[in-house]
Amino acid sequence: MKGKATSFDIAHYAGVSQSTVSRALRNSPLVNEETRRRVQEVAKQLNYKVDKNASNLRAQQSSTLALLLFEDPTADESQINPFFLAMLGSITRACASEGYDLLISFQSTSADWQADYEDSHRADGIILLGYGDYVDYQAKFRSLLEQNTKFVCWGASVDNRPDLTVSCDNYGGGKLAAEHLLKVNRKDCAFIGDASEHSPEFFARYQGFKDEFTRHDVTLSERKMANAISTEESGYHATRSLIANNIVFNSLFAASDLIAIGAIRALKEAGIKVPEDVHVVGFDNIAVASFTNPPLTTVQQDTTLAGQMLVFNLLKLIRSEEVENTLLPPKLIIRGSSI
Amino acid sequence: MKGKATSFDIAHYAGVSQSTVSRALRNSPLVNEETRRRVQEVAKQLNYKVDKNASNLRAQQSSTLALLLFEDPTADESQINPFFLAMLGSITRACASEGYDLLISFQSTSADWQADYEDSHRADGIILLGYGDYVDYQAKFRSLLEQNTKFVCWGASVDNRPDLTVSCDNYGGGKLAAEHLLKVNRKDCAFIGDASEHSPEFFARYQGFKDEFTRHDVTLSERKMANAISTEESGYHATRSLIANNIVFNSLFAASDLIAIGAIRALKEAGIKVPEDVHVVGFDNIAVASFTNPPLTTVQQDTTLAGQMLVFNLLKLIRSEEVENTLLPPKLIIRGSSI
DNA sequence: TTGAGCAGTTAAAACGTTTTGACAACAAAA
DNA sequence: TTTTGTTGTCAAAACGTTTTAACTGCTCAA
Repeated sequence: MKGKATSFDIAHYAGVSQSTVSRALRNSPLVNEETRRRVQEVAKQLNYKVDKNASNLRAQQSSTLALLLFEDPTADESQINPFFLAMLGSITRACASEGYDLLISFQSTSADWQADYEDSHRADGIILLGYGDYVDYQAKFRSLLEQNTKFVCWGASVDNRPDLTVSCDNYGGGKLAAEHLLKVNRKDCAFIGDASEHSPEFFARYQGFKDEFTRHDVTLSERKMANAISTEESGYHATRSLIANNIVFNSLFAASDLIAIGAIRALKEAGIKVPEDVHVVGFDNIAVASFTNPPLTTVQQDTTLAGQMLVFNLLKLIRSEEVENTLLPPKLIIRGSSI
Repeated sequence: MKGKATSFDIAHYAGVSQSTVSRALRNSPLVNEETRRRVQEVAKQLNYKVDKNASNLRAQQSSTLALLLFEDPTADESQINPFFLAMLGSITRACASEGYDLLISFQSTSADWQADYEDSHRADGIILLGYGDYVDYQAKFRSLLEQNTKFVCWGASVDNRPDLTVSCDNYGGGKLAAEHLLKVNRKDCAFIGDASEHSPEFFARYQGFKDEFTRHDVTLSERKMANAISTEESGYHATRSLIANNIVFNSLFAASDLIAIGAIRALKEAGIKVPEDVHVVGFDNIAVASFTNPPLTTVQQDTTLAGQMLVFNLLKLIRSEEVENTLLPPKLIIRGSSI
């Protein structure tokens, strides 16, 4: 036998037609039990594997999903946000358990994303992952929808968003953080993040946080806010600028753990003690969070469940079943940075 | 236009034959400049994308590589070793820059890996990644080679290994760690890891470490060694058991950063101060390493370069070019845990 | 005795490319 | 004038499946 065995080879050795081989291998009820057994036996013997390209071409589907990971454009090229990496793991597993392959691709937000995976029949659907500037994306989303591309998006489910999303209850998470700081009586709080419509997830976190403070008749000062994207560096600089402007506070809510870690570094450098002088709360509960000094109090997002929901919802969409946006419950993890 | 445009549609609108379209789109020299322009124009207008399945089927190749990630069987299901995740990033980028797609799949070492990606024409080659028990794998490697599967492996290049490898100079890295501890005069050193042929990478690290000590007439005590796989938990327990047995030492070399982090936790818990009482050195330089308390001294592996070499070497193998095993230089990163 | 229904099988037609071999049209060489 | 070559194009043959439609034998009811 030269080259790889084809279904014709199996057919020949099993003494049946090629179409019967195809059916037998996929356990079609149209084929006799005894024949099926014989065919499968031969196939195994010849180490036959169905050619995915041929099979996909004929069946017009690929049993493959594509994961597009958007990185913050300014983030260090070599470092990927650990939060998304955690999600990657669970997405992979969920795909595998559903019998789908996963193609992955890192996109820089600046470049126009040729999400041509589906166009070129390489994937049946697309998962979009990243803290992105969704204002930028709206147009892209619409064009994807126009082309009838199946995709699901991780992130904030803003009211007028046309796409299917899975997201953490960022608003509720912000409330959890606020509740905690109020309970330990650290009401003079700074916020590091981006509370604009450009990053709706951070915005929602901030809203929830603020609303909970307001509910307790505490007003957050606009002056105690600084912009940052989700990197350690960015959190560091934002916090430094607050300190440099002589802004004082006794607690700090960071829109993500990476920001929080950068903030802690800036605080320490300025001789401000965590948690004695300033309590710090982050968001995400990335693996690093428990190893920082002090360990970081944070709002956990359930990445395992998130990955599963992304995959399951996308598959439903592909099968044209009913799907709805999914909101996952956050959970407060209290550690040394706020006690 | 219902459904997706095919090359026949383009042919029709451009007033040429389908075969000319195929050539024009791939910039074949066989087609006239003017015709090419016209065809590409039409293709763009109809948002035409070559069907990968059809093209792969015909061309008998897939422009896709598969990444198989082996996890330590006992590792927490939801947590993936951050070292491999870092590598994943650079592999993805390297693939993209070479025009290849990347399929990824997590394998548990126990299950027999049906590395049937290549068999089923889904990928042109395979990258194997993981701290694995290579004794177990030898047989698998040979069967892959027999089937003429193209694959490249991250890990120790043991002499009699039949496969193509890219690896860090683990032996040299071990020497670096030893050099450093000797320089700061912490000669009474414990080792946490697995110095058996089952994990040749850890073994090589230990060998380099020991040889450097020996070169300085210092003998390492067999009693001050404890077995661990590459998880925080495992490092924690191994270190606890040393302490429980009243074994004393003033420095500790861990075969990986995760192990080192677990070790630090165990030491602290026992009231042993790092670095005052015990200097700790790890291996990998994962992102967490700079955030531990104290920050971890470690031997860095260049994951960016490693990922690139894995991809480049695999592509060479696929193209039947000359390839050799690649050894990457490690680098010592000195941080608070050893000064 | 016919006809309908069923179970198992097959030949042949897709699927959308790439590539081979043939064939025009025209120019240059004999 | 015939030959030889060159350039561009095209029709048709792969690639290895899945699926449709057709065809056997059968059995069972009318």
